[in-house]
Amino acid sequence: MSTPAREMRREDRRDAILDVAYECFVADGYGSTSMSTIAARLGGSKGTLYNYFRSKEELFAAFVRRSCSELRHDIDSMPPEGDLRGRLVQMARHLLDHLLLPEAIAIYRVVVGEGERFPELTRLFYEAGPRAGVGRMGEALQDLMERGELRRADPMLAAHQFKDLALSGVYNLRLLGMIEDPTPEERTARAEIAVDTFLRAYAP
Amino acid sequence: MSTPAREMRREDRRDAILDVAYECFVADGYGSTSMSTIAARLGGSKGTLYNYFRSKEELFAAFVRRSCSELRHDIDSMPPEGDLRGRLVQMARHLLDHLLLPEAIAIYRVVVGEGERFPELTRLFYEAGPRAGVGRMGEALQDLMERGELRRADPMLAAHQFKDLALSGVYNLRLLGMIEDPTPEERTARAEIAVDTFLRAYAP
DNA sequence: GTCTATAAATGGATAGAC
DNA sequence: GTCTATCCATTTATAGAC
Repeated sequence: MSTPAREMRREDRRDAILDVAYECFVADGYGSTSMSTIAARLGGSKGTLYNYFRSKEELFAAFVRRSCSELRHDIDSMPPEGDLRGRLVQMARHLLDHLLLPEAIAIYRVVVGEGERFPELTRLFYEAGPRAGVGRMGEALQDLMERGELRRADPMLAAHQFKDLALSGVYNLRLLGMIEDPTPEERTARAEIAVDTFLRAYAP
Repeated sequence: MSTPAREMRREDRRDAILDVAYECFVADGYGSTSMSTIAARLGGSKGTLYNYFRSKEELFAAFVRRSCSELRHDIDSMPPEGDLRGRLVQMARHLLDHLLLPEAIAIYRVVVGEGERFPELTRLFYEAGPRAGVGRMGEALQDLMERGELRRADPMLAAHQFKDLALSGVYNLRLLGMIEDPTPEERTARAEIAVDTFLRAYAP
């Protein structure tokens, strides 16, 4: 084995710490979370925390990094089928599902709130999240434009507009905690509404 | 006079404290800002702070409240003139100018970041900011629909889409600190692009 | 590696002189 | 009303027993 049992257990412990850190940072933010609280919830001691992370800042950075890599991993896969409208609705629905995940909302909240103090983490999140997502969407739309299914236009601009139409009236309210998580039916309805508007603007 | 000089000076002092609190909370968030820091930057003592605000939480609440009332005040006035497209462009441009104000971005960041712990302040911000703004936009669009200048549709839905198209590709990047404040020329260009897309979707 | 105990500094909040 | 000084809890981080 390339990873001995010893190191395996160490990785597990590290993950357990990050799990607790996730809960704490998401609930209270960076400044209002203490290492003591994390240690207590972990059922361990602060000494152990500092054995795995050299400082609170480093633990916070590790928490953001892990959340970002999970975002990136989750964004993969999705081959839409059917007619044009049906495929776009699938894409919008996928976008909604992805960006409204409680974990995605939570990390966005933390990164925005703490962005002034941790700009490099904000950039990391941006690359893994919004940038990757819109980039993928842009490629898909460019493909549709080249095949004549959509009017020719700037694919990245269209991708941004597609994303913002899909999230219109939901995402920011969810970010502020002003609405509950939309039901599957509501998501589909919103995806269809967004696509209808988008198609009116981008039909050939 | 209804406000004696004594009370006037007290109000000024209170405002000065809130000015400093604004800088601190915006820069570091709630948890990472200390009353000691605020007192030091104020050039006063903590005792003075506690003479005006009973606790750190109360000071924070006062800071959010003041920011919200400034937002609401600033959102007033705007009678667009000219042809339909020109008027919509003015509205989009006004929206951009308003929501990209450094103070508006800053308070949004803080409210989002601290929303989990101060839900009532989040609601306050929501009522004063997004809700008031989109509401106003909805009324304007409804008016245009009734006069036959726009296709009939749900005015509030259209208002959300109008707002999100206007901010598309700018607001969230600005919120994350990934781009600089757009120049006036860029704002106008973005307003025009948004309106062109909107009009394709909502022309009669 | 993990714990207890503690150092050293700082947090929110208060008391009392002026 | 504002200051200095201070209380006491809590903070990050470390030392040393096991």
